[in-house]
Amino acid sequence: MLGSSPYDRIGSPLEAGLHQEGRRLTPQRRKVLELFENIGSGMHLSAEDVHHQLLEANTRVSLATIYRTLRLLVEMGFLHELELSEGGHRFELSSRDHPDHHHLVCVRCGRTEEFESENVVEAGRKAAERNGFELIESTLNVRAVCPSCQ
Amino acid sequence: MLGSSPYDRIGSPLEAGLHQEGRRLTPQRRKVLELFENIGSGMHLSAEDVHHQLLEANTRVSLATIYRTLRLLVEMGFLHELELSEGGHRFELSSRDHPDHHHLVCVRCGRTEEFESENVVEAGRKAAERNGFELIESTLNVRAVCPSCQ
DNA sequence: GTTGATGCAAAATGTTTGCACATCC
DNA sequence: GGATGTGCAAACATTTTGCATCAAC
Repeated sequence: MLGSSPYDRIGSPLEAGLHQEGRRLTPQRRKVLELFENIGSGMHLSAEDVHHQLLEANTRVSLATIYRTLRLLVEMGFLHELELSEGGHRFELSSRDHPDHHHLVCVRCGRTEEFESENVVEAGRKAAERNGFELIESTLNVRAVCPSCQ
Repeated sequence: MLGSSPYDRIGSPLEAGLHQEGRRLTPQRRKVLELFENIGSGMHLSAEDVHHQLLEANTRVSLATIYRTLRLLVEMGFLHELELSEGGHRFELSSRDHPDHHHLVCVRCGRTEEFESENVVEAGRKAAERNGFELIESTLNVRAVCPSCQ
């Protein structure tokens, strides 16, 4: 049995989105999304991380399902996929308050800071426009060395 | 035997760089770097791509050596490593004319356009400074849909 | 009850490594 | 001649998939 959630009776955006596409709301999918919601929007988790964190909360979801769910949640727009690390992609909650944010990553220890910049968003918008592309999103990855690793 | 090259007698930056670190100039290393030089600086190749392209030019270099060589050439600054694709990293020639350039990628067909932006570079520099990080490089990835895929 | 989802184990990728042999300097 | 590099095959890590069973609707 998987625990209850605030969405048990109120109908969540997740549930609505799933049903709209003929998909189903399962405890596993709810748990994965809840994990990201509880952990906050600045966290970057790999599939393995999600698996471990759920185990620590006494929720066993198979790794295969986690991969399937992460892909699904990205498609549905609930999560963002990041490609800034060695060894595996990472995922974060997409947040309306933080639409196009960027990452400053330490190449030694992996420490990551987030920031926003209207100039960067604007540069991406212009580049897309100039080439006739339809913009989806832009992310700036700044590779650097953090103070404690210098 | 691997074919001859323009560097056979004149001494290349590659050779100089290698010897400086007690490393050796091998035909394999020369061939990999030459491939990037001949193909031009806007091309993004995966390790597999490099392997295939060399085979087509009748040069057999093992995949293991290609991975080792790509890592080496990145460390030495001859190549740049990109993280914008599904399924494996890609590499491109680093060019002095094109220092910190950015990518506009079509999420459907993978078509990639490059561009530059002083504002973006500046935003990365500021973010690093604000957090006490030592900047290495910054890359903006703009995900979008190209005209023919719209 | 039907269809879609899960779990398991196996397969598929992409990348790294140990070791014997070859080669650069 | 000695240290470094290569090729091969095996090991690894991450992600995907086939299939029987389970559960949401």
